Amino acid sequence: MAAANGAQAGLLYSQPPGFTVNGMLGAAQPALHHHGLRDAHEEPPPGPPGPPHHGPEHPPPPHGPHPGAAGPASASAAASAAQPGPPPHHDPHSDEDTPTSDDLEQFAKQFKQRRIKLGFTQADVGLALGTLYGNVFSQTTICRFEALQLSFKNMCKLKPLLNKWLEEADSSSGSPTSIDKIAAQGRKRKKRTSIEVSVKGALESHFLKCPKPSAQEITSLADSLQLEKEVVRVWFCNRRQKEKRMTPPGGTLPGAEDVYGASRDTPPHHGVQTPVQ
DNA sequence: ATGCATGAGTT
DNA sequence: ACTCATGCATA
Repeated sequence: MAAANGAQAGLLYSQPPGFTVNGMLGAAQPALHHHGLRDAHEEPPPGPPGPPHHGPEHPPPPHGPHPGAAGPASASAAASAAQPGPPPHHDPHSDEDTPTSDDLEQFAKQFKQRRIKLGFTQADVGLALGTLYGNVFSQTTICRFEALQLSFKNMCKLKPLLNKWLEEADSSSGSPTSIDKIAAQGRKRKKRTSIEVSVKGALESHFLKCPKPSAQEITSLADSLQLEKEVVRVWFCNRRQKEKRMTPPGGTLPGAEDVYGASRDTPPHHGVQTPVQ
């Protein structure tokens, strides 16, 4: 993987507040993400054009491509976009409505910056949320939030919590956040099976053809690939979830756009690679 | 940072 | 059996 990040890998658990992560100096942070959000569900913050309609299928997160840049320096800038209208009422103070994809993107970016500036690791934050509000989260989740790798709905759910943490974090006058960690559960987890690249390729192909194979197809597929049926089933589930994330995986580099014919199975995916930490 | 896995809640 | 939110274990 990227050799550049030794930041959290390996040294996971509790890094002393004060470590320096990368060479990110307060100078620049130009990263622009562009994303083509996939599809969300639920009650997406109706974009400008789509008032509260809903049919069987929903137009996802209406997010538009997205803004150019946010001043990285501004610490507390509330992203205020025009709320189309669904929220029938609400006071002008604080954001209690469903954010837009752009809002989330902006918030995530800002959150990450502040977090790093304050010298906290993703794991620290996850723990703090637990000791602070009762919901503990893992490094993984915080990481995914920052990278917008969660579903739209999930992002919306976590944002308030992280936002609160942010407020506390910088203004906290030494809160003795006592760490109460619930003992581990004695649950035996299956060892992570590693799928070979060639096999993954095969799965990918099948996924493109049929993202939702029937039980039988899975069985035969598993058989031909010499994998447990369960492993294959789970692989497809995880694969589908990925399609639903806000930031599509894979990075299409600038300039290298699809010049192939217009006929392809996967049209709207583009993603811009995230600059990672 | 991500891949595979678990579990609760739906459909 | 699927989706969704999460996370252990790993690369």
